[in-house]
Amino acid sequence: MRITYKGDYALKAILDLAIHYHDKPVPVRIQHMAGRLDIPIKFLEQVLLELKKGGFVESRRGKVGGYLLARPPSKISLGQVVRFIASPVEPIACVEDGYKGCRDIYKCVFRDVWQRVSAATMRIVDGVTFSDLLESLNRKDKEQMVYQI
Amino acid sequence: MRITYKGDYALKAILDLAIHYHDKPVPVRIQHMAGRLDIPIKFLEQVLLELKKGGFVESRRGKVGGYLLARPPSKISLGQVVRFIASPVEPIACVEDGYKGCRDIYKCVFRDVWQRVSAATMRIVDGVTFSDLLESLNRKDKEQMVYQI
DNA sequence: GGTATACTCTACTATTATAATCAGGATTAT
DNA sequence: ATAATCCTGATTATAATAGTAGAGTATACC
Repeated sequence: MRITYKGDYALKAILDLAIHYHDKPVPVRIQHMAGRLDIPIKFLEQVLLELKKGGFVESRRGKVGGYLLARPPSKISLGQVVRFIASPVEPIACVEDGYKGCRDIYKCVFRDVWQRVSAATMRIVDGVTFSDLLESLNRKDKEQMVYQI
Repeated sequence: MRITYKGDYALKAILDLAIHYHDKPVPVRIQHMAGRLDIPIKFLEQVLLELKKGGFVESRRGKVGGYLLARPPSKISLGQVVRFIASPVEPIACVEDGYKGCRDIYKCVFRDVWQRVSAATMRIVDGVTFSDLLESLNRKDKEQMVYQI
């Protein structure tokens, strides 16, 4: 698995929406989010559009438009998002149908290992929701406050 | 973690050397290995040179030259090689010193998760040696033989 | 010694993936 | 209307990856 910048941005965008997710959802403007995360606006637009296609976020157009989380942070796991944005461990061809590497004399003995790695990875990220991340964020904020006093 | 083609070739090259590792090591020629693995010769040359720098293989020049495993397959773990050839999970900047993403308002809450993923991954690959892979290779060969009868 | 046969080294090129940018168009609250 | 927002598609820039080329160096063997 590998997280690109785009994927990193996507995760942070969802976290940002999670932070601004209250019972009465208020749309978050791309511009503001881009400022907070220090991401080029036009790039963040693309990222959010993809997240919308993935069903993670919703949007409102017009004057008071913006983006909203499609469901509560506790209902979005890191795993769901990671499956959507991250690349697999192995080189692409290795998971394709009929890849030479899988019928050659070495028969992809490595593949068993990669699958175990993927499974372990997914078990971890499936166990973390965005409300968990909010918690650990708050905890870190508090720690930092203590340090600053 | 991500395995590129080059990394995939490196792993298969070591496996090939492991297969040809007998008590009296006989050097394996690049040309032959490239044929077996269906890898461009000149590219495999580069791969093997890097593996040599990494201390995984040794080489003999001249008429009866070729490559040899630097130590027995049981003494080479997948983890050792993977650490040498694979990229980390996170986008590079995220592990760099002073990356903005780690001092911004979200303080890299994801990083804890990535570190857990890396740890789990390493635990798996550290537990597999190339003699383990040889075994599973033989097992697969046997299975296939049964199927063919 | 000469020579064939291997590995060694450095540079280059092509392709693809990633990151970012640009120019508009569509929608909606006021 | 209009201003603020998201939406769409094309385009460019940069870097990583994959592959190629060619001259050089060591070694076994005759």
